[in-house]
Amino acid sequence: MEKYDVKNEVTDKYSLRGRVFHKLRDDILSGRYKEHEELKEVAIGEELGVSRTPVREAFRQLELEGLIQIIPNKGAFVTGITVKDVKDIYMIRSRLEGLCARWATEHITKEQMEEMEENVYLTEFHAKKGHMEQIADLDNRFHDILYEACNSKMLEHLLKDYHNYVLRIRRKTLVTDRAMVSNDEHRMIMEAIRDKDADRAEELAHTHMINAFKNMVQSGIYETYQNE
Amino acid sequence: MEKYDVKNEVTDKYSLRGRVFHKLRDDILSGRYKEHEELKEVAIGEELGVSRTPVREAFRQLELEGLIQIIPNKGAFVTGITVKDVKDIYMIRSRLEGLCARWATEHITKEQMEEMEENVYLTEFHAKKGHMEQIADLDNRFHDILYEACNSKMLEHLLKDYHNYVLRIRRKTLVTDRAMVSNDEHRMIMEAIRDKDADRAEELAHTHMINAFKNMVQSGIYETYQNE
DNA sequence: GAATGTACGAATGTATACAATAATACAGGA
DNA sequence: TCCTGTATTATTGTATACATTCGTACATTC
Repeated sequence: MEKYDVKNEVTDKYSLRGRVFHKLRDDILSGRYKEHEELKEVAIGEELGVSRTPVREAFRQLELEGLIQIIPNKGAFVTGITVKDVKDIYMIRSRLEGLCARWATEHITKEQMEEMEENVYLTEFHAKKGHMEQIADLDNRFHDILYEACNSKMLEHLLKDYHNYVLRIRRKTLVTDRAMVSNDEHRMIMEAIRDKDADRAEELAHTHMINAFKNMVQSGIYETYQNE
Repeated sequence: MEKYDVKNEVTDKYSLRGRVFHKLRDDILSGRYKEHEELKEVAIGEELGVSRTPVREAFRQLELEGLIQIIPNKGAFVTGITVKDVKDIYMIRSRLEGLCARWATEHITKEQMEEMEENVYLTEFHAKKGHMEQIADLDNRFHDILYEACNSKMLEHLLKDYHNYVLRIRRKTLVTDRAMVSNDEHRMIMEAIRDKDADRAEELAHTHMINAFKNMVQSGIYETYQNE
């Protein structure tokens, strides 16, 4: 069925709404628009050279992604993520990543398994060299492979949503010495999946997420969001 | 913050988009529109006496809820739920309802606790009388109370989404003698929460969802969806 | 007869004009 | 001074006209 792929591949490339959607999404995730900042239909339309209609529809999709909040007759505002939201998401994700790892153990393909192994080894290389940019990309990719390997469009979509949602703050937190530890955890998950040990894979993926959250709290970056 | 409440209470009452959204949502959930049926903007606009614009925006929201799928330049189609989707959702929900019950144990208010107890006793009454309509409503309400009591807007919203998503088929499946058993499970969950036993509450809520799914499979109603 | 091209129709995509709403500033009175 | 009501303006909500795309049917060609 590929329901989400249809939306992402076709809509986003060829329609104005899709382009506006992607532009705004990137700008929000990259921090160009701050929390609680208002997005005005005409201003954005003019900036991108389109009318209000595709902007409005992009807004609905951004609301869908949880990136903005639309208040009727008032405006669209960049969603504020509270400390509690982040914590909740990590707790939710920890359960779901566990489930995902379990299903991945049962359904992963040879190609996915190989990419996952490659990912772990590559990350180790870059971690030694201190290439933070590549490490972050590889980390994202590791989880994407896991999501795709679970063979559940429902779960994959859900986890990717949450992943995007916390990306705004998460991208800063791996820039610590957790990169190495995190990759060790990835390796253990990978090995559990390779050994077809679903219970272990689930437990490890679950713990991995909890650890990532603990690290985020410790790192302190996260505290800048506490004003809510 | 009440982000979702704002949307539901204000938008839906006063805006055409909200009214269209609700009308279509009810019609899809009630089965007036079959799976894969195409929804045409003009036709629905004429039927409800509004222009295409609010209809289009309602479509985006319905897509958000997972009730329709929009294919660019082609149309909006009522989402087909595959057997696998339903199974995946129940497995996902089973984990999340467990987490929800855990959090509810920690955060439930006195009022919520009382409504939950009342719900269980009322359900027992109606189950003995065979009032299927009321039983279904009370069952929905029981879970809504649980979602609200967990004190997490993120999790509450997610679980309500999934609840709606499977409502189309679930409403038929409680019309078996599981009503009584289901309520017994509700009672045990309620008691665990009342006793502040988070581990037990989580385990029971988890199992409750698995059982509901098993029952659905056994009941056979669910098989009509296997053609995909 | 099958395949391909083309034209037409119907539906969605987009732009824009108009209506309704909400926020703001300001004037008037207690 | 503070409160209140009103007018103004900016912004979103809705309707509609126009542009584009897609599917179908029919014709043409091999």
